[in-house]
Amino acid sequence: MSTTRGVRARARTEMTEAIKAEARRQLAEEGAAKLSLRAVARELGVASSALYRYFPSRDELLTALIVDAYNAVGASAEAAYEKAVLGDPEGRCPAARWEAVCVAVREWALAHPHEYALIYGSPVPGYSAPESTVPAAARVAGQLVQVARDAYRGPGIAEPRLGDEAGVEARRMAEELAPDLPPAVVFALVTAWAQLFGLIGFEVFGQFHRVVEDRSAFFVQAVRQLAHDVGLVRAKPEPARPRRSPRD
Amino acid sequence: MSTTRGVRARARTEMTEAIKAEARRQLAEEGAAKLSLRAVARELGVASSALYRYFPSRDELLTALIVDAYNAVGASAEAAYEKAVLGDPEGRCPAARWEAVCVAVREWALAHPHEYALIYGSPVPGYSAPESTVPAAARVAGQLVQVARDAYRGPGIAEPRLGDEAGVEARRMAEELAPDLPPAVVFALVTAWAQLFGLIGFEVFGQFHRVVEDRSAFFVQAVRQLAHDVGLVRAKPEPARPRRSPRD
DNA sequence: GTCTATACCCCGATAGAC
DNA sequence: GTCTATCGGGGTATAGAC
Repeated sequence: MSTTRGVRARARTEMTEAIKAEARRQLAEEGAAKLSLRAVARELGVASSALYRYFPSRDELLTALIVDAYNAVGASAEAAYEKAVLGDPEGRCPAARWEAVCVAVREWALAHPHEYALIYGSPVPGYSAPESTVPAAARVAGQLVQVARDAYRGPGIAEPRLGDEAGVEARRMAEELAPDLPPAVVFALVTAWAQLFGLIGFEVFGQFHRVVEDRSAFFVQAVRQLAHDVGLVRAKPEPARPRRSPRD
Repeated sequence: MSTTRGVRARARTEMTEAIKAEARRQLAEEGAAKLSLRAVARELGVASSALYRYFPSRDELLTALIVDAYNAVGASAEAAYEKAVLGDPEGRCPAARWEAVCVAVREWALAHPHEYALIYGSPVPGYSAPESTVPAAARVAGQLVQVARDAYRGPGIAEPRLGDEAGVEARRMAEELAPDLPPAVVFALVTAWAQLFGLIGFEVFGQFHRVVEDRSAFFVQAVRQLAHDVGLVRAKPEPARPRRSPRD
């Protein structure tokens, strides 16, 4: 009897996964706005009405795809972090962990552009993501916070400076998001988080066409600057900033 | 006779504008992927086949909307720049111009979220923007370059530092985009450009929901940091960066 | 330049048989 | 759990009359 239930449960899981896999395939061709249960059913060789046993509506299928995508990119970020933590000694500094997480997110996005568009692109008109997507959506940001937390617990972190109005918002954010970090760091983390997805989004969505050629080098340099802005890079002995003036 | 032609031309322009206006309205409700000539015709009270006298296909209408949107946000950026240049003496420094342009882009985006999604969000599946959209698309970036150019011609600009691999790409970019600026500045401008739209996109697309509350203060602080990264902010006499360590 | 009519497609969702 | 059939919509694009 438990065997029978197990078999049925497995069949149900397999069908559910097959539906999602075909839907993901169609995301690439038609986009989320046109995701269609009928088209999925046609490709799977079943009646469209059969799919309603697995997903009560088109929007529920969309929600499942969104949660899966957030979890996939979040898992990439977490795996990259773990690998960096366990890696060579020189790879363990906060900046190296930061870079590893950012690169993992970018690589996931480039490998899954349509799922990236689903979660970080334009909202799907007429669809509103339920609150149940929030935990999955928070995983990447959580990993960025973790890197900053490591650094703050380590030998020292350079706190970014803030204007006065921003300071109020920074304290509010810190209280809600990471009370164990200085408000200025939390604030800088949130800006860096948004900016990271600006870099990735422009690449995935084609805005760098004929602008940026060596996109990997570009990205790595940019996220190093972000790490610096967050305060993860300790000042090294370095030459003074060069200054240019037309009156040299 | 020229009067007759003028009247006809005006009628044609008015109908073209009416079609685009209704299409923009529908962009908000259904999104670009579902933009439909029939629905536009229905709302305008004409036969759908009549619209083919104005736009040979749905994609041509989409292209017109995209060009209009790029021009609108570009014009906002340019107007904000001009106003900053003509403004109070303290508003004329490079950082103030930079902030003015960024704020104008953000305000346009918040006022026109669906047109923003059309040009900076997920690509429309099955649609490929023709090269004719490029000049309009370049206007915002061009205005950011202009701010940097002003600064470079002025009393001095702090050149960002670059890694070696990034240096090669920076020189290539500078040659193509702004040969009159130092490669490191051009490189930083491109990263700041992408990051600016990361900040705006996250706000417009709802990623800041329950994360950022005072979004204006957040944005202004973030774009000031971007101005600094580009080298537009000259170092002022300021206290050394505070350092934190748990072993204080 | 606008119309009607048409060819040929698409969709979400449900009812009820098996 | 899957099917057929159905309701009630939706779409692009063209032909040919006026």
